[in-house]
Amino acid sequence: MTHNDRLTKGAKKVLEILGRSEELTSAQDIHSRLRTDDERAPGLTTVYRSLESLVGQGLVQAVDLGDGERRYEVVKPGEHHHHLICDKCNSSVHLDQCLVHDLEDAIKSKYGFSTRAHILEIFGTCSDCQ
Amino acid sequence: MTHNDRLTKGAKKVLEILGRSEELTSAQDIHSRLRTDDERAPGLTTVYRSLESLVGQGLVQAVDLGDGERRYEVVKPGEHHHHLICDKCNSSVHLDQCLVHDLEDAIKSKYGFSTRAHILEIFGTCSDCQ
DNA sequence: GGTAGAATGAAAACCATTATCATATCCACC
DNA sequence: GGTGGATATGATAATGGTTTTCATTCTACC
Repeated sequence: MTHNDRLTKGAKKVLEILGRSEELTSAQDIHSRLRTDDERAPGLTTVYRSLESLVGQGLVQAVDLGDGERRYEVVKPGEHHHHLICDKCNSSVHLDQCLVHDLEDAIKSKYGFSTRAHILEIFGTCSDCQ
Repeated sequence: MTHNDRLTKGAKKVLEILGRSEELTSAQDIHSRLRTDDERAPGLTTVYRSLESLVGQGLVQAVDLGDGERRYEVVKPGEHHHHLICDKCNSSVHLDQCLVHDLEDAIKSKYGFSTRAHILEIFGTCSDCQ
């Protein structure tokens, strides 16, 4: 019925953890949370493989903050969004709109460049931490 | 007279290599190019340290393409810019204007978030490779 | 049931980057 | 000039997230 049929057991558990997470979550975080709930939960290798599959299916997006540790979060299938990441409290606010999307036409006409993907993350201080 | 007075020998050589580079260049690339010219050139450790210093001084910017290998390029002191990176030929075109800068005020008023830094890189197909 | 292909796990390999620590070099000051 | 303390450098080892490897376990289908 749904795309879930395509998910392995491991991937379903990974998706479930991600679905409950408020914040961006690393593979290792996912793994240790799974193992906290159930010591027979998927191993780290499976977590990585599941994430790769979920990202490939457009159900999860990987976020690279440039600190050597990739984070993940659930997205609406095929969509993506960017973040305002607070240096002080590490919270991340979703931008409700992709700032790059609107510029794609302008980039195409100015540079003849067809965009396929992009990275955009903004760091600073959130309203609570001002 | 100039900021160059603050640069160590190693950093000067690194900066020279970067200055001659058309493309984004990794630390390891810089190192092997240095060693090609002169087998007594700075070691990899010094290259990394020099890059850290140059980035700190605003003379070089680090670019993270999310592939686990940081690249570097010379910038006008204190400035930065973003790229259109072609998936096919790996060329990178500089955007002549920072797309995020213009949005900082809007982000501040909408989210109360003060921006400090950001990552933005755009991937796709360049005009030559269309 | 039996079997091929997929999924999984433990452990090892990878690899860019950092830390360590000993040596070489610089430079201010006498 | 010399000299001593700070700075720079280099070889090597360590780090740590991610990938590979390969053997084992599941699962779907005939």
